[in-house]
Amino acid sequence: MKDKYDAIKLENQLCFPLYVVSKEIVKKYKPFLDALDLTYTQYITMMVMWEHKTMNVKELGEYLYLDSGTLTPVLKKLEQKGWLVRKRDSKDERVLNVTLTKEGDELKEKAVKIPEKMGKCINLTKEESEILYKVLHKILDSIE
Amino acid sequence: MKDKYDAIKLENQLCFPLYVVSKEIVKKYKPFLDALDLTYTQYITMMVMWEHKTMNVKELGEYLYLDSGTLTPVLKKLEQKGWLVRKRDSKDERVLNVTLTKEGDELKEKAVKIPEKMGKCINLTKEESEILYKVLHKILDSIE
DNA sequence: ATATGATAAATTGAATACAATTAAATTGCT
DNA sequence: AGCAATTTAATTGTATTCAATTTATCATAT
Repeated sequence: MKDKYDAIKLENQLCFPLYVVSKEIVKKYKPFLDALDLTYTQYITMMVMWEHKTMNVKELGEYLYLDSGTLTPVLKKLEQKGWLVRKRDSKDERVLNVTLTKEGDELKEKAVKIPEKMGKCINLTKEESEILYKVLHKILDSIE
Repeated sequence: MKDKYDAIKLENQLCFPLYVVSKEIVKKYKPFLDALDLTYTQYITMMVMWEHKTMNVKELGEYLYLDSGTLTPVLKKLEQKGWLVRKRDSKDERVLNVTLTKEGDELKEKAVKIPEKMGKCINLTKEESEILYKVLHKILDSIE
């Protein structure tokens, strides 16, 4: 039963399930992140900070695919919570350096347990996970 | 070089590339959708409407994985543009029926050309697309 | 018939996200 | 040195999204 408009049927889209799955997984994170007083965006920001300790806004944006319009309020919130510090670079005042605090760093002890809990919600085989990972990164490469 | 905190490194996440790819693809749609005066959310809403002609808000929400908090303003916008009509169900006043207008229906003539244009931006093999589609739907099933 | 509970959509408030612009600082060029 | 162009964050405005609540309507059970 093909028709002329198959191409714009929802079930024939590839982007739509991507968009839905992304949203639904972020929702699944919520109870775990609530316990750490983090939103998903704050969580991925903290991931970069846990790994790098110090980053400026531009670098953070490159890692996270977010611009300053999104990051500025997120970073202000995280500073408010005492998990990082925002400070202009003395060598180049345009640059804002973000640095993890001791408290922010300690948060990773709780966070490190989240991925396993999430894994139980998703239920892919190792192969499926690897393929998904690979295809997503291929798309990302082809997009930029 | 494994360490205790590998699990919370950004590059080891599966959700993060999903989230990024979803966002980046929606951005890729923008120029094509701008030409039709549609946002992505309006576009997927219209897809359901093009296929079904009439739907109530709850049904739409089930197809799109969106609730009335998101849909109400989207539907009001689309009604403003004259592409659909919102009307309470006479049998059950709680229900709001949404119906495609002639102008709304005609819009699909332009929309039907979008998927091919988008396909050129993505560049997956047929196999990769099928696998991605399958894995995403598996995740969706396991999530609900 | 009426009270209770359930359902549908709308509303409110908070956070995300992006495009476009602005402000400030730096770099490059002559 | 001085001016134009570039770079970095922040700001503004619009749209999305969800959680939680509210309002209105309907269904059910006594």
